[in-house]
Amino acid sequence: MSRYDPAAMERHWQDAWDQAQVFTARRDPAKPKYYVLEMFPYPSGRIHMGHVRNYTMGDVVARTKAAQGFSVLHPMGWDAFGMPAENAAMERGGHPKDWTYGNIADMRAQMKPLGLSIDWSREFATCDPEYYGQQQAMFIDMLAAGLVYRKNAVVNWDPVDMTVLANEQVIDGRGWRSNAPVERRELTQWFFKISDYSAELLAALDGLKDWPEKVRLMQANWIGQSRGLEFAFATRGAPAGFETLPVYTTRPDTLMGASFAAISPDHPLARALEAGDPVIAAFVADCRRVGTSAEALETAEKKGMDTGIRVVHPLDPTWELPVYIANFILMDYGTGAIFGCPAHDARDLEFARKYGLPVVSVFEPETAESGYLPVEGAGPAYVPMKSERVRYVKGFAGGDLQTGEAAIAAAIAHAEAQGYGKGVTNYRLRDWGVSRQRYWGCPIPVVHCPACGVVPEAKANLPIRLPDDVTFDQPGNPLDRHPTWRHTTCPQCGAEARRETDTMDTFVDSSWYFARFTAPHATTPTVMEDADYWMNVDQYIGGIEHAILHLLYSRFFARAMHKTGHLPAKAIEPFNALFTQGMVTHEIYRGAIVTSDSGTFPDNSPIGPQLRTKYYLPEEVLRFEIAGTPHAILKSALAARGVSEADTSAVVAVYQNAKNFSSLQNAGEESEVIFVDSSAKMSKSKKNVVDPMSIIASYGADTARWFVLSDSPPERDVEWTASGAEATFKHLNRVWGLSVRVADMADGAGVGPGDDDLRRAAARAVAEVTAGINGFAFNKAIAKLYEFTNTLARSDAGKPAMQAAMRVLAQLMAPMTPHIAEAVWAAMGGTGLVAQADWPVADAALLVDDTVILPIQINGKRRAEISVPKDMPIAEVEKIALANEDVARFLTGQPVKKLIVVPGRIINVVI
RNA sequence: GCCCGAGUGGCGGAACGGUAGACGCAGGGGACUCAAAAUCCCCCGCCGCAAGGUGUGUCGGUUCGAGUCCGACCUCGGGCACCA
Repeated sequence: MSRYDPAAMERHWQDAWDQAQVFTARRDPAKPKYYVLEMFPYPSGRIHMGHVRNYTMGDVVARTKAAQGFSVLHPMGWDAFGMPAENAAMERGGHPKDWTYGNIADMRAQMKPLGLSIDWSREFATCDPEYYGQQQAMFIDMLAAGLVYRKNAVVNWDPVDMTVLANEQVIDGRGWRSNAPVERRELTQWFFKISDYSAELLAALDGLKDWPEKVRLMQANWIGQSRGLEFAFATRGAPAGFETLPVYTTRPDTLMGASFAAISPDHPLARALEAGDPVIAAFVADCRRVGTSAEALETAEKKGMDTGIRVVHPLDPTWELPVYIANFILMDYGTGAIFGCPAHDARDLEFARKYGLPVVSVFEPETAESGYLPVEGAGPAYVPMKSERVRYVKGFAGGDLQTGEAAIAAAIAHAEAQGYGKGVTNYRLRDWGVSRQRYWGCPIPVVHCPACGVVPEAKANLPIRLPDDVTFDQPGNPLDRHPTWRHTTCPQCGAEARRETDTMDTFVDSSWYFARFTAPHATTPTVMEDADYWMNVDQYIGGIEHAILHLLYSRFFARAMHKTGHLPAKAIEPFNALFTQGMVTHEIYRGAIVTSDSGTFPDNSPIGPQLRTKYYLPEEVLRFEIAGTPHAILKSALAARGVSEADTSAVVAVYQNAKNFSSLQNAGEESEVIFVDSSAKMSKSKKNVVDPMSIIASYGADTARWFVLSDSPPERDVEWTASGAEATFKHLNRVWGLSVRVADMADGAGVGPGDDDLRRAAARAVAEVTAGINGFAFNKAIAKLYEFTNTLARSDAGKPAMQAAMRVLAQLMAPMTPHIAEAVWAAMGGTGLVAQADWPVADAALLVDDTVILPIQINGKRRAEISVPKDMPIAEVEKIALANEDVARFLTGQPVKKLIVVPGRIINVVI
């Protein structure tokens, strides 16, 4: 083989790895273990460049760790339940199961050519009954442990499709598929008690040192701890049972600024009032009609209704506040009731203005901090505080007016001392609703028995399998209308009973798959021995889009699995290190029609962004560089975009009837200018998708792998460019050509003049590439590989030294480009497979140079440099530095005030 | 609104407080070739013939020395958001 032929080469070495079973994970007590995991894919049917980047990064880690002597687990599976399969069945017919398994087969076939070091014997899909049956078993255990419960919850209900919709599926208050107005409906749903772990999930974030700070922050914000005061108002004129009204506030220091109380439309008191008052009933119904989506809430106007009930201020029995029902109060945070302090809360202010309520500042205006709402803007409603109230604000801390944290803490202390309230820690995190009225998910393994109530399935009956004979020709849950499936018997009393027809949220499936990989075919959810050996995941890699939900649910699940005996204690934080990789982007090409005489569109509107709506595929675009004076049309096109003429990358091509602008000489001639419209995540609608399969077909997997690692730091987005891929391919060709050249060298004299230099370069490359990989700086590791290759290409070392250096190159390249690395390794006389070779270790002695070059600065500006032996005493160095003629020239006889020598680094002369 | 993060050549990006721009792309020049492709060699922040000056979003500070540390600001990106 003399030409670089990736297709043949890659197939050959993949077969060799398979035969040697190199990637089979084995529990080996003699070795330390290393578990590398990339977030498993949804089987959409096609792999994309994002997958390539994600799995290549994991593969680099897995292959490096294996070479470094670890027993590596690097598995792959499929997050296979979910709506797209059902949507496909509804749109195109067929069965979700066939669609899913067909896609899995397709994607597996696309992934294999990438040469990933995956142990495919551990593969599973979450829609395998062997998997979801074990999930059902854990559900039953969690139910027994009190981690699962049922409650009524308000959901988005699509009345046409007859299903619950996620907030993201509600667009402008309508169902995304049916376009029907969404209703807020109260349904009985299953919940995981993740809120039991709010404090722990928050506190444990501190221990996740190898997680990105950003992700930890996002999770902390999501959990949303707050410290505040809970107290109860005494009510006047409320129905029986509502003698007090508990409220929660994070701003107890503003209690003296209260001007109203408000309750949620879903508050028990509101419900009680609604029963006897049609006006209130109508108002509450109106509030509920608004969806629960973020958009709906954002645009909704603040509305309230005075209930006529009054509450007594806890610190002033003569002071009464009105109680409103208000649409902006959430039932499931705090107590579902608040006191309103318009002077120090934007929402309360808006509400107070609308309903003419007083605005009372509890801080003297001249000492108000910028963080508080300006009272001046509050309008005529500003009410000065009574002197006894000022005394309260000042009084709770010995007379000094306090603000911020100190004031809040003092107010809580005051309330506790006086006995009217207590400090409470609240969390934003709510319990995880998992019921879905869908077919393609894991059936919830419970039975509704008329006699016994809700009864968990007997484990012997698991898995509760999804029936195959279902139809998608009508809306609603196919499980619900299946003729027989839901008819069953009660596992407890044996009477006729109804099976639960809801399935679990697909996030449940992905909350424990990492644990299942440690014993993927076991007849229990996990096997303690295996979990104990392989857990935790040492390195988890995936997209930042899973920073909150998936990772938080997994952290909860690991705790629940420990509590129910399915994971060891050490696995409650399942991911030791997390890396969130960036996306793969590509330029977007958009076209504009240009006429040669006017520089305007045919309708005479100036060339501008408003008409550039058509997207072009990369292959439809001819890159056109601006050389010399741009044509007038091009000038105006550029000007219209606000782009400098010097920026040659702004316009890439002329499409259709002109090859370039200079051919556009005839008046009235039309052409189409194509602009680069920034770079964005690859998507079909933007026509900027590059298919990994076509890249592998033209360049091979090694090129695709190298490129996605090379151009940008892994956590940042990388832009796929044709020229970059081409350049990578050329580089790999160069490496292969070098290998052929070295193999062809005459055997004769074994020693060359460059032997020592090459050995040093190899040692340096080992140190630097290893550091790059260990530090997740693959782009830097690759830069060092380029440098080492350049050194090799220019070396005049003898054959044995060249071969040895090339073997080092092969080893260092192997994690990134494993196929060509094997070929070079074999050609250079390496033993066995490079995939099984030990990682090279740099000889420390070769890493230190005997002489060092020291730059000399004068007053911080670099003026000269000297070369000195590395161990030369500082006094010597100083002498040589001052004797240097360039230094003398700049000193011009002035006395040296100070001389700083940083050994091995730099010299600074201060004059 | 609240909370984070980032600003370095034409581009992607390097740089324990110590020679700013490694490495790659794009660009320029040359060799080889009948020619082209491929390959190889050299140049490549900006101003300047040069000496040199200048330069890491802006302004200020600390330091012998600042892209890096501190303060203020500007711009862009991300997350959360009727959470009381």
